[in-house]
Amino acid sequence: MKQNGSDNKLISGRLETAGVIPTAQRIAIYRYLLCEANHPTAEEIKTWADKNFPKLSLATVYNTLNVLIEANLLKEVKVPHEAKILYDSNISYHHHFLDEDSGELVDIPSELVEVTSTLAKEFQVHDIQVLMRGKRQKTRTQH
Amino acid sequence: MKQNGSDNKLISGRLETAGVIPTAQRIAIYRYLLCEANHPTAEEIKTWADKNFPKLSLATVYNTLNVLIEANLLKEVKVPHEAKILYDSNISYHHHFLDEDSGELVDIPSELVEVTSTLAKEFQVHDIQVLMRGKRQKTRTQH
DNA sequence: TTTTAATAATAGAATAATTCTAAAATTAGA
DNA sequence: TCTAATTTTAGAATTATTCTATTATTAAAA
Ligand SMILES: [Mn+2]
Ligand SMILES: [Mn+2]
Ligand SMILES: [Zn+2]
Ligand SMILES: [Zn+2]
Repeated sequence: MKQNGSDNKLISGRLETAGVIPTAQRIAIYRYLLCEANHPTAEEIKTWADKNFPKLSLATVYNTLNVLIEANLLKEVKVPHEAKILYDSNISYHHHFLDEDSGELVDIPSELVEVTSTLAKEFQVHDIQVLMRGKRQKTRTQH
Repeated sequence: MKQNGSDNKLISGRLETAGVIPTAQRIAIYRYLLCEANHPTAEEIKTWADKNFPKLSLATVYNTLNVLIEANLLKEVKVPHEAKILYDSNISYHHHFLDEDSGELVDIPSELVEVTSTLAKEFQVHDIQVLMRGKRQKTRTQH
């Protein structure tokens, strides 16, 4: 999952399809979001870039994130415990589990969660976001 | 719902029960949250205070909000479209509907929403937050 | 190829929300 | 009252993000 080479054409293609000019910086950031990171902050992306893509500026991190959001390739997530915005490269409909111990945000496929609501009909719901909070049981090793 | 007088002993009592010294500023802010406002921002509280409680400082708004949160009399809510934190005086378990037109956040009693999840058993869920987004149908006047 | 125009990247300044600091005011108990 | 603890306050500091103005890169036109 850390190999840079072969992914790049694919990622470049996705950017073009979405109407985004695939610059080196955008490809690098989008690949990091898709292949390496899990709901990172802008700061985490910058830290990664400092190691892997020298000279990439913080302004470009934010510019790129906003371009990707505008192109519907990325979504923002705001979580209770964290002041910073998290960026989510999973744009399919899904929910989240927030691990209270580690702070990690885990994707939950929408198929695993069923939401039934009986609101007054004046409420026309277009989207439902479920955030589950809790702890992850340390998996006991089978012997 | 705008009358100041009679609520105050009750509110003062609630603060004391929660271990919070009921100062005039705290009573005023907490009453505004309970009786007048709907998920206000700190800025909205300050604007209200400027009209109704002269000399109350912005620092006191934030201090008081954080004291109330610490005392479990208030909860923070972060919504997608808004950079500022919203403060929720409804501390019972409930969900939210975000009106995409007005930006208004509406409380949804938990009884109206059923969430069923089939996560792997390693996920121990302690809390579920549901945010529904959509539009509110203008109620057609009956004649 | 050059030339040109459009777009993107960059450093650093600016903004906006919230927190911190240090001093003055208030409160509650001795 | 006196005292100690707590709260309020103004303004400075911090933090995340956006903006600005300049330079660099890209893509299209000549
Ligand atoms: Mn992260
Ligand atoms: Mn509000
Ligand atoms: Zn996600
Ligand atoms: Zn609420």
